[in-house]
Amino acid sequence: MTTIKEIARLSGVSRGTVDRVLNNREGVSEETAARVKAIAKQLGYKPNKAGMALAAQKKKYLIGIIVFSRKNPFFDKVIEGFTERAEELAFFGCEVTVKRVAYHPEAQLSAIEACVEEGVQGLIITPYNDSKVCKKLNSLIDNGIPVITVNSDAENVRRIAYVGSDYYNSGSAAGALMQLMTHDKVNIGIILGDRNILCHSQREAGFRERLAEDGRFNIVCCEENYDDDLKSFEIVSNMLNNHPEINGLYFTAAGVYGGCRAIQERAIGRDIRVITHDDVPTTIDMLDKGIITATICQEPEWQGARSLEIMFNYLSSQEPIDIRSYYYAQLNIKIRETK
Amino acid sequence: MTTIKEIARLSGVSRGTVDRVLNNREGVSEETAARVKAIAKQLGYKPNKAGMALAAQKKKYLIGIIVFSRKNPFFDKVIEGFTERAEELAFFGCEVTVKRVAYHPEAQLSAIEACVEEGVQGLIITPYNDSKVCKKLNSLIDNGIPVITVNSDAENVRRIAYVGSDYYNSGSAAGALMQLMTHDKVNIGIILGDRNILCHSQREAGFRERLAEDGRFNIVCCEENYDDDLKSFEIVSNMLNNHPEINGLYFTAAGVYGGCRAIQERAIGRDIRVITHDDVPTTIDMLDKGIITATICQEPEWQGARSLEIMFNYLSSQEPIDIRSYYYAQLNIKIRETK
DNA sequence: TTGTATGCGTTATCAA
DNA sequence: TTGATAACGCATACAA
Repeated sequence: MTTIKEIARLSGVSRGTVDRVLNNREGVSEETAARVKAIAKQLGYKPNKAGMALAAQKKKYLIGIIVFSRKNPFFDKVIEGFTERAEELAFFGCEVTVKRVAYHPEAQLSAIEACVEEGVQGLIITPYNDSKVCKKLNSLIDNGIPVITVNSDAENVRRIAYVGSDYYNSGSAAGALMQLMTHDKVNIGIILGDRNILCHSQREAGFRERLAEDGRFNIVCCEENYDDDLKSFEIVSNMLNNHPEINGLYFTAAGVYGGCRAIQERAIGRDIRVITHDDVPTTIDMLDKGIITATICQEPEWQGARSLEIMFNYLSSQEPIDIRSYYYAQLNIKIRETK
Repeated sequence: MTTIKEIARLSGVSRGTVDRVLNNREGVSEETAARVKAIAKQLGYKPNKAGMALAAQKKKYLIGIIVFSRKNPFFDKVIEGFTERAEELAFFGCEVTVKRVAYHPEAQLSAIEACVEEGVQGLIITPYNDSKVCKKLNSLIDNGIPVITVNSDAENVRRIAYVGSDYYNSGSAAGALMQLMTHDKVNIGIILGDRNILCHSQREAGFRERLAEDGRFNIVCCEENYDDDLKSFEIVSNMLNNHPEINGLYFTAAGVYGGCRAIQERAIGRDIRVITHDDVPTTIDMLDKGIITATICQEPEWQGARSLEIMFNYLSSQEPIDIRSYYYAQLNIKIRETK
C-alpha cells in the first residue's frame, strides 16, 4: 500500500510537503508539486481511510436533517437510513442533528432556525412548499450553508441536490400496474394528498397520462384527503357509495389506512384493485388483509443515507466535486407475497 | 468519546492492561480485570473504529468467494456487492479472492482447492449440488475454515449461514403475480432450469402450490432448459407450437433470453403473460420490449455484500458471536415502468 | 517554500 | 501480572 511517507521518500521531500501537494494546499513550488504528483500517480496513491478518519476526529461536520413528524411513519425509515449512515461516518468527524416537525411552514421555519443556532454546516430537508420556507432556505445558502432536499423538492431553492423519487414516473408506474392487474372496463377513483403539493400532483399527472392512452379506463372521481386518515375514510366512503361502478382506487400519498378502512366497511363483496405508495406498517397490514393489491415503494432508507452521504462528501472534500442535481430512488413493487 | 487511555487513567492501570481486559486476552488478575471492566461499562466504552482499523492493517483476513461464471450475468451483481463491501472492509484488514467457475462440480472442486492454497481463512460459495463438492466443503470446515453458502444452499454441509432468497416463497410470489395479472382461464407453461437443482424445483413447487388452489389455472407443460438459451429457445418454441392455448409462461431460472426470443418469433399477436426472475441485462431488454410482463428480483448485490460482512465479522470477532442460519433477501417486483 | 514534531485510538512487543 | 513504548497513515501547528 502506498503511503504519504513512501511518496515523500521517493520524491526526496518531507511528508508535510507531500500532504500540501496532494491536498492542494498552497505554498509549494510548482516543480516540487509536479514531481510529487507524478510519483503519487505512478504509485497509484490512495489515501488510507483509517488514517484519514483518525486524523479527522478533531474536526467535526455538523449536519442537520428536518423531516415531517411521527404522524407520518414513512419518515421513520428515512431517518433510519440516515442514522445508520451517520454512525458509519461518525468516525470521519460527522455529527448529525435530527428534527421532526409538524406539517406546517411555521414549524419548519423554527426547526431551520434551531439548526442554524446549533451551528449546522449543511442542512438536509423535506421542505414544506411555502414561499417563506423557500426564502429562508435560500438565505441559509447565501450564508454558506448548503442545502439538500430529500423526498420532496422545492422549486426556486438553490439546493445542491434533490434525493428522492421521480414522482411523475411513480404515478406512471402505478398506472401501468393498474393496467396489468385489471381487464375490461375499469372505473377509477383517485385519492390525492394535497393538490398544492407538487409531488402529489405529479403522481396524479403520471397516473392519468398513462391511463389516458387506454380506452378501458375511466377516472370517475378524484378527491383530496390532506394526508389525514379520518378525512380519507370519509372521502373513500362517499366515493364507494356514490359510485358503485368503481373497481379501481389509487392513493397518491398518505391517508391510506383511513381509506382502506372505508373499503373494508363499504365495499364488501366488491372486487376492487387498490394501488398505493410506500410500505408503512398500516399499509403492510392492509396488504396482508388483501385490501391493497400492490404498493410501490421508493427506498426511504436509501434516501436518508444517500442524502447524508452527498452532503458529507460535499462538506469534507477539499476541492469542488461534481454533484448531480437529481438522485432518483428505485421503485419497488410489493404485493402481499413479497412484502 | 471514551477511549482506552481514559479508562486507563481512571482505573489507575496502563493502556496495555485495559487492552488486555477488553479483548479478553490472558494475563490479567481477576480483580484488575473486574475493575477495568466496570469502569469501561460505566463510561459506555465503544472501541473507535478508526483506531482499530489503523492498528488492524498489519493483520489480514483472506476470504474467498466462488460463484458461477460470466455465462450467468446474475453473479456479476453478487460480485459487485461483494467487491464494494470488500473495499470498505479493506482497511480493517480484509482481503478477498474471487473465483468464477463453470457450472460443473470438477471446476468447483479445483476452485476450492485453489482458495485453500492461497490460504483463505473463510470461504463463501454458491455450491454446485454434488456430493463430492459437499464432502470437500465439510472437510474444509473440519480444518477450521468456515463456509457460508450464498444464493444457493447445500444440504448436509455444515456452513455457518446461508445468504440468499427463499426459493419456495419466490415461486409462490410468481404464482400470486400470475393470478393478479390474468383473468378467466389461464394455461401455463413452466420453463425450469434443472430439476436436480434444489432451488429451481423449490420455485416450481411454490408456484404450482400457489396456483393449485385456483381453478382458473391449468399447467399444461413443464420443461427443463438447463439454463441454456439455445435449449430454452427450442423448448419454448415447441411449447408455443404444440399448445396454442398457452397464455402464461413462468421461467424459474436462467435461459430467459432464449425463451423470450422464441416468444417474439412464435407468439406474434398472442397475449401472453410472462413472469421471470432477476434482472440481468437481457431480461431488462425483454421487459423493455414488452415480452416479459414482470420479473421478481432478489437483491443480488445485497447477497454478495451481506455474506462477506457475516464472514468477516465471524473471523474477526474475538468472542463467539451469534449467527443466524438463514439470511433471506427481499423480493422486489419490477415491471417495464420501474426497472 | 519546506521540514519537523506531535497527536488521533488501538494493538503489539518488549521490558520490568 | 503489569507498564512503557512504538507503530499504523494522515493532518497540522510550528519552526526553519
